[in-house]
Amino acid sequence: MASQPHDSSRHDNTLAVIRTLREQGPAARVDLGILNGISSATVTSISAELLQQGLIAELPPDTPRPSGRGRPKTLIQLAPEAACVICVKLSINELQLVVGDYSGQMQHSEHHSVATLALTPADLVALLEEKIAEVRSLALASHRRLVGICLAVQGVVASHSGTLIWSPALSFRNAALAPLLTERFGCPVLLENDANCIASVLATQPAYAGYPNLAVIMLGYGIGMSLLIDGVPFLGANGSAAEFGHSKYQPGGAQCACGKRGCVEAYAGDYALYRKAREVLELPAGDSAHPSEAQMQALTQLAMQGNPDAQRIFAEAGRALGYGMANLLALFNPDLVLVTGSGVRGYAAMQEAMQDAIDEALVSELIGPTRIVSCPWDRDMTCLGGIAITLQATDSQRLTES
Amino acid sequence: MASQPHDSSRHDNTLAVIRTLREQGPAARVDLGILNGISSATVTSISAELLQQGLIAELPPDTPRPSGRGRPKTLIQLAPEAACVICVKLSINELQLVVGDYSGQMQHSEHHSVATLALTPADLVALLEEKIAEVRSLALASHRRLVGICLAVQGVVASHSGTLIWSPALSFRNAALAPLLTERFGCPVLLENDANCIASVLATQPAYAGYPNLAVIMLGYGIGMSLLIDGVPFLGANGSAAEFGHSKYQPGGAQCACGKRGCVEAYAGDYALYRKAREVLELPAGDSAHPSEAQMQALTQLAMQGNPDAQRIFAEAGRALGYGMANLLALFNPDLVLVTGSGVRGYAAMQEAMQDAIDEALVSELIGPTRIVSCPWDRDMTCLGGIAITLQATDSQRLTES
DNA sequence: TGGATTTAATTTAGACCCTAAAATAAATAT
DNA sequence: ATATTTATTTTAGGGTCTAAATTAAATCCA
Repeated sequence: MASQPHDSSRHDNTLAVIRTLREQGPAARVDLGILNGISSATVTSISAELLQQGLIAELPPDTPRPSGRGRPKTLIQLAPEAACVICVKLSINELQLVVGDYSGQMQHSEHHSVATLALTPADLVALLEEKIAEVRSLALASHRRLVGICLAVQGVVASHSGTLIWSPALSFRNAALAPLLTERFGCPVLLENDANCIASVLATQPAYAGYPNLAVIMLGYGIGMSLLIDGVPFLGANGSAAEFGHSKYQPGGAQCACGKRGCVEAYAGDYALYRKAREVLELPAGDSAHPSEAQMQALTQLAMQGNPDAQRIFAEAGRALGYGMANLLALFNPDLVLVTGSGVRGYAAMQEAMQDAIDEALVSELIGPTRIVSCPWDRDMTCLGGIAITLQATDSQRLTES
Repeated sequence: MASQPHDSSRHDNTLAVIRTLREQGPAARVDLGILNGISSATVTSISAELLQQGLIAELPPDTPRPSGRGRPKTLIQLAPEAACVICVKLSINELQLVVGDYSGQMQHSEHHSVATLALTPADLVALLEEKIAEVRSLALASHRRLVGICLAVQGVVASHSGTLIWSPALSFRNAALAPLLTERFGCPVLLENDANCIASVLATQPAYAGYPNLAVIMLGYGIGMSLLIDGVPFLGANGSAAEFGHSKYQPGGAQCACGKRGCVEAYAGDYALYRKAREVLELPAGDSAHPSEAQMQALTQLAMQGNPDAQRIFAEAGRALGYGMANLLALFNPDLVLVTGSGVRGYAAMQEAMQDAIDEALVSELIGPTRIVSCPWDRDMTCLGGIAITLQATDSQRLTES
């Protein structure tokens, strides 16, 4: 007459406590209760279990406490050494590897220059295996158990099957990367879109919390997007992120890297801006189909300094972005649109034309209450997001299994 | 030492049982258990409560049973007389009122021709109050308790506040209709987008179930859309449906009813098709800015019969639709797109151009596994959906209160 | 210095809800 | 008539939560 715990409430509450600790840092049991709408008696019970499993630890009480009457709070925090995850970011000509501990903090980070477009599928897998093995030994040296690996890539991914469908960083398509790595390293491997990783981080920041429908647009070589509904990335049929960059501005318009014409990206992606600029401006030489950060900064400088040709190019990009945004607003009607990515460097030069385009495209009733703001770009954010997503996935998995 | 039932599982299970009965009709306790993943002991307990409240009834056992061994199933069903709801559909020049019983069946339906565009806000409210009062007395005559009213309208609605933001059927904007009617009739009044109503019905049909991300496009005078995620309408910041019709095909293009240019609707809405057609074809006279069903059928006939001018017009509309669809696929990546509404009459004449436009706009990786199919149009579907939504809302409310 | 007060964490007692198993019910098969 | 089968109800018990009571650990104040 026993029963399996078909009841999910303990499971949910445990996850909520862990998530709160990871997002907000050390907290007292009372506060964890209030924050998650459960009684502190329950938090006591949950934290006892987690302590016993070594996943959390009590903070020594000598920490500077907010003075006040009453028994002082005993803060609990995630035990960093309880586990670790590795996040690998694959972007054009670069590979970043980051090790994160169980509290979600970055433990180690390294960058490698790689001619990604020249890789074959086998090359890529070999490279990933080699580099991951290296950082894994680092992690294992400090007695941390590797519980998951995350591959964060630009492009279209089928996250459920772990297949990379298409990425601007690679010259091949449809590679089932995750299953191969799972087998090699014996732990779950997630394949995630880079925009989803960043959006997951941004959504937890106080400034952007409280917006149930959030769109994060990533400007860069290409243009990506993530749609978060109540903080969780919306994955369509593909299991991929939304492809804002390939929504249309002008049927039959400019040539896009995807092979089609008229995509927003073909006007506002780095390569598109640089391509146009080279026609009329003196700019640093180099692979202008894949402009470097230095090249893009040179171009952006020109626009900021008032060069009319450069300004015209950014304005046209802003207009394309604005029309894309108009479609996003009409179809998705988000509460907040965040514009970020390395391409925000040129946002100031695009913003006015973008806003004009939105006003030209949509009646105010359809623009609704949506706010559009830009947000500074941090190159480590992708991996931090990947780490957070992976930890959350493995926590959830562990609880459902046991 | 008592506790409020903060636990939601009974609540959820009760709603699930009611929903299953409403969608699938009479069912046995065992099957309700299997269908909803709960034990039949729990179903027994839940159905005992519902029987006691008079919300369900056991079917007399003399119904033709599927022969077989063992104790026969006792089917239970929702008690139609337990409650009723009224759904009012407001569309251009027409008002439909439907009474639905607790099982979700249509009890009564009536149509009224009304020059909706000539109404003032006060006129509209007076008209609604009068007509609703009429059908309410019908319902009350059969001893049914009116538990909710649904207003289903074309256009943009803020469903949380009950404000009609903008509708093509009306010449004014921003009317807080629901609060007024709530006060007048003393029951919850929901304001819903018509596409959401229809989509809610379609999503429960076996043929379209099992698609977690479903887009329903409504062709008609204007073009509406509803996005369902796991069967529930996605409401953005506005609380409104997605406005596919006003996504852009051609910046600076054809004049749209919304006041802007280049919207998909300005090419593929009834008024847009008829406007173009009148330039080159002999067609029935009448208010060609608001073509009647007869006028649209005449135009559609011409295209079906091979008239090249008519065919060209539909092809251009299909192309606009295709580009809009491309953006929908890029941004939302639904599993299934259903095209319906009165405008499906012309779907055959648009389909090829539409498909070509999608292929022209998007690489196959971004089209992904999405299927696009049309679906026959039934003018009562909106109200049936409104009734289902309202019953579900009032059931849920009742349970959370008690 | 020592109670009074305040706040945090834990323990206790009880309610709710679910499930598996047992019991009961109601049919068909032989 | 009895065995078998399937549905429903009853029973017993476990899990989880919460409110209240208790315990713990500090400050306040005389």
